[in-house]
Amino acid sequence: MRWSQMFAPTLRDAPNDAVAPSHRLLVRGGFMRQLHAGHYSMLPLGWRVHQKVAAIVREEIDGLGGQEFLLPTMHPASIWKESGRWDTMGEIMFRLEDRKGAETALGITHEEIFATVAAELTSYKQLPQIWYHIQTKFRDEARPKSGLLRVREFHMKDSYSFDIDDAGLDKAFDAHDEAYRRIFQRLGVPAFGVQASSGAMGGNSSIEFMTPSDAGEDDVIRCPKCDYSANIEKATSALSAIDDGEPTALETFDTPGVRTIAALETFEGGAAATHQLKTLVMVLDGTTTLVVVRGDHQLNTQKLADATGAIEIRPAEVEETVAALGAHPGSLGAVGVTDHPVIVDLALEGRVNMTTGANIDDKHHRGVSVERDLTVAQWADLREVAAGEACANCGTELTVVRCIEIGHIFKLGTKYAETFGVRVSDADGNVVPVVMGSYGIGIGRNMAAAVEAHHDDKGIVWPVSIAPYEVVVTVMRLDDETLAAGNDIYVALKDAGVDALIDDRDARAGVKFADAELIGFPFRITVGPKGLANGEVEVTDRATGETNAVPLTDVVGMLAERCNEARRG
RNA sequence: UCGGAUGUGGCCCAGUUGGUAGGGCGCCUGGUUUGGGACCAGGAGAUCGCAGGUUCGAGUCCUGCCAUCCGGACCA
Repeated sequence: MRWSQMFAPTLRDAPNDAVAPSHRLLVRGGFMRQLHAGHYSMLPLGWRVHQKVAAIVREEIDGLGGQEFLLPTMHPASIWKESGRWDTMGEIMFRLEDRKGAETALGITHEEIFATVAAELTSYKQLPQIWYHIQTKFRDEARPKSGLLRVREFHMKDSYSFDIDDAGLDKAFDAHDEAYRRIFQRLGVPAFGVQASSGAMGGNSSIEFMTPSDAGEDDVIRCPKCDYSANIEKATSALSAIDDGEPTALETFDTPGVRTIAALETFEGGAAATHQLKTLVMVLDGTTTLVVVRGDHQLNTQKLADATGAIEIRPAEVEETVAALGAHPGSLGAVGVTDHPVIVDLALEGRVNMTTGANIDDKHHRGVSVERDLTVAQWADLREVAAGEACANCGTELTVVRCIEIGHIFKLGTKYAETFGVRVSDADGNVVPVVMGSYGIGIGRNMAAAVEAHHDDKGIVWPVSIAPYEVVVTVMRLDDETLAAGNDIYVALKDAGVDALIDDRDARAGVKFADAELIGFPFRITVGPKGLANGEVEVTDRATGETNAVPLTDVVGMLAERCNEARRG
């Protein structure tokens, strides 16, 4: 490519509304432009990177024996109703009507669609299968943000495994786990796996892949000593034992003006937060529910969703709370409540002599034995782990790391197979549902994650494996001799299999250098009259900033070798 | 969806007590330059987010709406 003909509109200033480094740099570098919130136009440079990321993903999934498909992105409502996700997906799914008034949806993921195709599997002899496509997904995110990190329209590689039994699924799952780690390695995106909530996907286990970044949206609990790492939506920790003494009788006492856990801690006759019950009134799919955690603990709503299967969860309004319990927030409790479900955090098992609101304004109970005095509908792990708590495996203090979720793999089991009739005959002649897994990785998000991990104050520092071009030949003067020398190198690089670009623009050195650094080509060959007089050019490494004079005769071979080495990531 | 902020040429911004839009970058032409975002001269490019209203007169004041960003909620 000749830069003089390339459409790569670089900007000296980042758009005012771009904040995340990857967002700012991808726009400034002329990789993409925003159309509207959560939708980006890929410009030639951006699309090249995107395609290189996709190619690496494709290679690795093909390496697993994956077969590439392309399924539609517009789906009939009926198929989503069959799986039940027409309702459970809520507002995340774009829904529209066609001219006949038929309900349709834009695909947020493709379990249902692949399952309809898989219904034609008939025999265990056809298994295992790994099917995938790289297709546009649409998600009506409440708040798109940070450039490509959270968008409403994006490309995802989603693969699906079909096995005769759980052992087969485990194998496919582990194979994807390994393939994903290789993918991130090749993309130059630092990654680690964490235990995760399966959310609306269903299924019994899942691993999320994370890369640490301030631009991320997920908090991950990590143990600095052992291997433990989990999404905060799933993480657990060890709590030190608390001596409650002997159970005493339930007693009500006056607490005028006390409205908070903290206030009750300092109130005469009150109790430490660790000896209080925090009662949260939540509405779960329309049912007013009491959720009880320890006074100093926070509720994690995803844990509550996972434990109850509820789809829509919100805190109750004050009026709803008063109507349900007869008191205002600050004096609420679950003692004696039987007309609303009470869900209690596991950390409260066996606790006695606790203090909690009495459902009468300005009154509290003390001497509460959780199991004696509460009608517990469900025990569940609901509390959010905090930094500094002890690792459940080894006791080391846990840390919280902000991360970007760059991939997610799920064991689905037979849920979709049963719904869509994906059944095969097994070796004994029984007809059995196929066991499925699903595995997703966002292409654009990984592109952005690579930028988050590889940039400096001048711009992007692309890994060779996904750079829009591996080498830019910067021609310093447009006189015949210099241009010809640059062009010879450029052509020879291409012949040697290097993805090269020649900067033949009529621009000053500073402009060319600044653009090359902003866009982030891994290598720059500077061709100028001074060097040519000595039969030399300069090679600059974007990552280190190092510049070396290299004889004209060696430069192509040297860069071909360096790119080849680096290309595998 | 809640809270906050912001909407003025492609990008970054200024615009006073209301008086008919300005600078920088970028772009075009000419000249001079040429190894780190040059300089000089000339030029093109704007329904000031949209719709109402107040006013002799609105980028500026009022009302409504829309959009975008940030934080939260949400998020396979």
